[in-house]
Amino acid sequence: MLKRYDLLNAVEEQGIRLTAQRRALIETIQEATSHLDAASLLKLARERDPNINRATVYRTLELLKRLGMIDELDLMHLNGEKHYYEVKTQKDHLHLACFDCGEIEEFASPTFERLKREIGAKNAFDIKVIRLEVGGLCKRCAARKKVVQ
Amino acid sequence: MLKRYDLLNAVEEQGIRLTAQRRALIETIQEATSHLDAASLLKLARERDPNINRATVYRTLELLKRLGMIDELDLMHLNGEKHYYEVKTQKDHLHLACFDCGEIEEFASPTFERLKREIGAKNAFDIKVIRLEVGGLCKRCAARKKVVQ
DNA sequence: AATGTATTGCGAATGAGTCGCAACTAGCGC
DNA sequence: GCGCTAGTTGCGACTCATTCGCAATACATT
Repeated sequence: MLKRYDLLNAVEEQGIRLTAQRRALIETIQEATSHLDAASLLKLARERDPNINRATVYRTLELLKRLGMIDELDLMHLNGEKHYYEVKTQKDHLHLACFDCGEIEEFASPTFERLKREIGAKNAFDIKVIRLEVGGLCKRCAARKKVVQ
Repeated sequence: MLKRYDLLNAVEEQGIRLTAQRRALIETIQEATSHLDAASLLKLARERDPNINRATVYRTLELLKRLGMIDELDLMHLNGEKHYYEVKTQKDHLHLACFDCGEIEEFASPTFERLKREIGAKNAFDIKVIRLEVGGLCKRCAARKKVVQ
């Protein structure tokens, strides 16, 4: 897996007030093994500290986004309009979402890095966030479909 | 500008019922010079045919999306959570959204095409939709910020 | 022109995300 | 340890994009 930033430390270093709620939320995101949406994050974080409100979840996500510590994803709206969050990794990567089985694959590549450099160079664009999402059929589902037809 | 597909013909060829509403909506999308969200599309389409309902807009967008004739964009949620739509072009392209002035630049590049081929090859992923969005500062706004600081 | 079926309009419902405001608390200086 | 205060939280109501059920309508085929 790609190396993730250590959120709790990073937040502390920024001199940001660490409340019990923020701690629980940040730990939950950090340790999550899948992409969390706001509602799932709330549910999981409440196992650490039952005293967390929905609004605080959104405010904390907003904070971490602004600090560039997490990325916001749509994952091709496979399950409605909500957003998903993940701790930023040291290399940007793209997400492949399978329309059939719903699996999400991640993928980093030098070509992606090269494309980013190109955007910066050709358009003189100062990239803050980049989001590359792909929807389609994963290997297994594509193979299964071929057999069926 | 990148070459767009001819929606009206394409829809007709698919043997899809062409109602007055669909015609007005499709013509509006086709001739739009900027990225439209559902509400703007409704407003513009009503100038052609006042007899269009919001629900029909969403249903038509859904149809065109399913047929792979339009792409859905977030444009980095620069203006709330709504989606934007554009007629699919013959080459995929990415969108650069400026957080400061809100301008959207489009950008096609052989490196992007190469990345797509790589995804197909390395992951054996059958790409149906691809969406690359970048948020940051455009040339002008980046320059302006430097001066101010 | 009549028919059958896909499409539409309407208005209510959904669901993610936001907001205003009063109550609370982290972390500072004492 | 104690008090202070600015920043944070909980609450509940709100917004706004999008969806839905169902009766009425209209395309396109005969």
